[in-house]
Amino acid sequence: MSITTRFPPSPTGYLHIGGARTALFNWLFARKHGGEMVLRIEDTDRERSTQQAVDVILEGMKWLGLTWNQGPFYQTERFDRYDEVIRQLLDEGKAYYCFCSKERLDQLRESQREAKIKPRYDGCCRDLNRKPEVGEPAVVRFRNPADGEVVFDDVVRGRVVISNQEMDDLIIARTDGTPTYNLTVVVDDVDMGITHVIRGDDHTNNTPRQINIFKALNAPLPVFAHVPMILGGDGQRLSKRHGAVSVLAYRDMGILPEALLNYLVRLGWSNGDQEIFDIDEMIELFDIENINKAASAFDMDKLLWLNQHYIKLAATDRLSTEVAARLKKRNISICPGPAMSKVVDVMRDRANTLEEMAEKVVYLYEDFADYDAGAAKKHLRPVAGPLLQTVRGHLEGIDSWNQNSVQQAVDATLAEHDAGMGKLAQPLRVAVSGTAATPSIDLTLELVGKERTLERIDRALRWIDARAQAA
RNA sequence: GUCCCCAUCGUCUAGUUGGCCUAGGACACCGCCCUUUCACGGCGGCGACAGGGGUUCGAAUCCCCUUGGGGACGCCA
Repeated sequence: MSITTRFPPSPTGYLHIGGARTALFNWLFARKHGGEMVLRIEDTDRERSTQQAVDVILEGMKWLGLTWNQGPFYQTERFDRYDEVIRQLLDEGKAYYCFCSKERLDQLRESQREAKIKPRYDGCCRDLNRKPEVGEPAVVRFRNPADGEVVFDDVVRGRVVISNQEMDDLIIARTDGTPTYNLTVVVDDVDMGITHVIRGDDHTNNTPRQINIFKALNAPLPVFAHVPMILGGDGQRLSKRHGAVSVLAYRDMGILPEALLNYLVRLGWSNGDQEIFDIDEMIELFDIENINKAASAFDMDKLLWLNQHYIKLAATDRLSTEVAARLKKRNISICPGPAMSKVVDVMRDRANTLEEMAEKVVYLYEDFADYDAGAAKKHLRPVAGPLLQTVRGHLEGIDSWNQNSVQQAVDATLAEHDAGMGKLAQPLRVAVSGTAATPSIDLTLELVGKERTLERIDRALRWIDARAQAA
């Protein structure tokens, strides 16, 4: 049997981290078995669905490389089909019109809650057996079996048994005639030949009622796999206050897609002690059989670690393009300045994200406004003046400016002053970069360039003087 | 509140048919080494079977209870 999975986002917001993981699981599973993944936009809630959200979700999927084989299908384009099914259910007595007002329903819920029982529809119109008059508002409810139980074997949770008495008659068509979620998913999963439904844990409770609809439609059941939720670092449901939840926000902060994917696949799933998975390994090793049952917490630190790992592996060209784009976004011209390829190769194991890399590299292309206060205070002291003066002289005489010649100038200076590397490197570093943390000093100076280096040493010398005056 | 589910280091997890577990790995944290700074890398440390009962020669692994956490209960999906 060929396998078909699906990813059905509802376009009411961005593609969030949890959605991305279910998409990944569906994608991996389909890939592994040579099957297909359907992308379906569940936009039946016209009030909240927007085209903009659709665009953002597709953009996120594309960025992650989670391609789909069919779709995107829009549920709003399938209303005729849903109507057909609703009519059929009505004709067969498997659904009925309900005339209860929202007010009555609200009151009912409230009184049930007060009575400390589970809020559910009381079946008021279940046996009314009548059609709405012209213009009379009515919804359509699915006639859920009154007794018995629904049993299904969830691939991750095992056998799930729910009593029909726990379920009420859910609304499948609103007053305005539009269909609701629990009906549309079932109709679509049937029509689209979905064999495996891999989705968030929060849908477990919907599954039995959907199964009843499958049965009412005489349709075969797909295999269900409910994967646990992703929580915030505090164990609470993941939300904005935990930081970024949108996939594109991770892209913007300079996370590599392969790092996010690798991080996500390890949330709730593992292959022994293996931490690093490239896409092909994921496809080969992933299986829905051994997904955890417990929810897992999102850990930014581990994501950052993985991200650095992939930055270290990334092609120089790719990093160059990425970092250059980020500098451009800051209005920083890289034209007079060191070759980006050289810069990123020096920086690749010194940054956790692309954004951080861009930040740390600004001084190579643009003069910095102020010294880092602590660094300047510690290293730009009067004792450093003579060393800086001397090294400036040696540097000025260099014809061929590179790592080696710079190092020679530094060595010569140290010899003359009979001083250790630390005495010169740190002041020099602060002088040319404004900070106390950069790559090795020879490389740093090479990248900063001769002209800027000399200017900045002069600037530091003046700063030291001014400081001495003030004291 | 009602129903359902879950439970190994701070976090992600290994532990699949109970014994090889004085519970392993990774992130984070701490220390040491490397080192001109920052990183990288190497080495080491801290650190968990939620609690209580059973079953068994033997339980992290099976059962029950308690506790804690999550989810569902919409004319949202």
